[in-house]
Amino acid sequence: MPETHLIDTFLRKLELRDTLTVAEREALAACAESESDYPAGADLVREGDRPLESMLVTRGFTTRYRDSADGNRQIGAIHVPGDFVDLQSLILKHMDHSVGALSDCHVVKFPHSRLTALTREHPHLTRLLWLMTLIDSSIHREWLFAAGRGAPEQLSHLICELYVRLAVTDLVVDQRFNLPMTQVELGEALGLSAVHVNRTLQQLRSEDLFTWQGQEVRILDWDGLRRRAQFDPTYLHLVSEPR
Amino acid sequence: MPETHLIDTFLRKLELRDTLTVAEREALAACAESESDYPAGADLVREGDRPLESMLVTRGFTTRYRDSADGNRQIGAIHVPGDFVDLQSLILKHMDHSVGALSDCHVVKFPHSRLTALTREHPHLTRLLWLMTLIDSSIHREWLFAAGRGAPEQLSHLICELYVRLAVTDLVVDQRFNLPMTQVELGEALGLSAVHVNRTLQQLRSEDLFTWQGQEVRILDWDGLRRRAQFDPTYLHLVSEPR
DNA sequence: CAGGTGGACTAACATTGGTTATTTCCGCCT
DNA sequence: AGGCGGAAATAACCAATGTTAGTCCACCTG
Repeated sequence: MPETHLIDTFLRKLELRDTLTVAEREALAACAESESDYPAGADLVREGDRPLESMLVTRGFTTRYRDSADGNRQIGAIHVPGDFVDLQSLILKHMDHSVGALSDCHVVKFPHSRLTALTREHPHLTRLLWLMTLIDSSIHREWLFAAGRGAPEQLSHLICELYVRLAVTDLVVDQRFNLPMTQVELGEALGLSAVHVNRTLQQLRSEDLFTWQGQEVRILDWDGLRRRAQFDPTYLHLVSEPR
Repeated sequence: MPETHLIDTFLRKLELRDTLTVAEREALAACAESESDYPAGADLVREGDRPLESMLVTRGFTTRYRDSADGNRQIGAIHVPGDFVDLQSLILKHMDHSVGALSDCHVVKFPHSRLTALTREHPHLTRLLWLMTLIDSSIHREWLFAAGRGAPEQLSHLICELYVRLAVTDLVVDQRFNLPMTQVELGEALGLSAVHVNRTLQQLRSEDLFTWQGQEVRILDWDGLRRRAQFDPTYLHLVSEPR
């Protein structure tokens, strides 16, 4: 059984939204069955799969994506360490998209049989797992709303989102974080061509809002960036509520 | 208490995905508390609200939308009769977007207190409610994936989706259905200008895939339309599975 | 019946973003 | 040190979509 500290980041994310009892923490930890590693570029699950377990990424970045008929890849979400990448397959059963590793990843696996049993005994914890899938949904909605705006808004919005989501883990230090994405992948996520991503990055660079060297993003002017992106973190639901 | 037949369409949607026991049907019906009407153009819930009940639309079409800073409205989803429009607020608590009526609507309201009690006593029904919110999520993802493609693909994809979703109600007759949206609203949903929606409609009309007169859409060539839209209904999860 | 309104449609022009091809840069391997 | 390969950057040109500014028509209302 995986060491329990591996799921600490996920538990912290839950506890930002509501309080957990000791019994709930233990019940959840007891659902973890195994671990594995995936190299950058590998698929964790594929469209069409019927997973029998859900995966929590403890290290590395992943994307939800689909390859379209004309050979293009469209990325629909980015997951950071401490996120479940396919918790929804517990309920939906059938994968309507794939999940791929952006960097080398370490994951902990939770068999659906155990999670289903959990939903019978822990209604409150069930609502919190439901919550986490709804936050994913909320992020999708936000991306949709952002898709209407221009490329610079969209790109800076993505930086804002990742900054806030990583800030609740220990992966932002001194306004800097690692983001293992190429400009091509960024384009796939924003629905833009790689060339236009490059153009847009140049433009944003000239506005001194952030830097992006190698894989390191550094926020220079958070308020300016937020304004540029029209970023309002409400949709991340980073608020503790009795649920 | 609202008459139980009002929620029949919703129950049918659940039963397309899994079997319900009589007790579950009754427990759900018992959660309905009140009804009300909204005229076209009214908001059912607004961004920032903290609803104490969730609404099931029994008649009429609604949208999830947000007004952006520059005065534009972006529509993120369309709901048809028999859909819960804000079931997610049971868990998320805080509305990060608004829901507006596209046409005159009749809704049945389910207090969160009763639904929360339901989650304590009916884990299987809880998973089915969870499922319905995940299908919304899946639709969001699909719209994101579609956003990368061109305008004609996107527009025909929307027609396909609504056709399939309405077909499971009794609102499609003889390949025809009513769609109470203007070209402006269509543009808000697709992230296109109204002018471009018009251009795109003309183009699709010339391909004889469907007609759209007044508010009536009529499918002329379903296979052709599906191909044009690269439409694959998998993401609607219209499959019965033990969940 | 006249006037007003909202929605569909059109045209001309401006802008954004896509495509293709080439070059530069930089880390890494031998 | 040399060379290879992936990613970033650049340039020129092209296609898709947005903007503005209308017209036209059906329907409603006074």
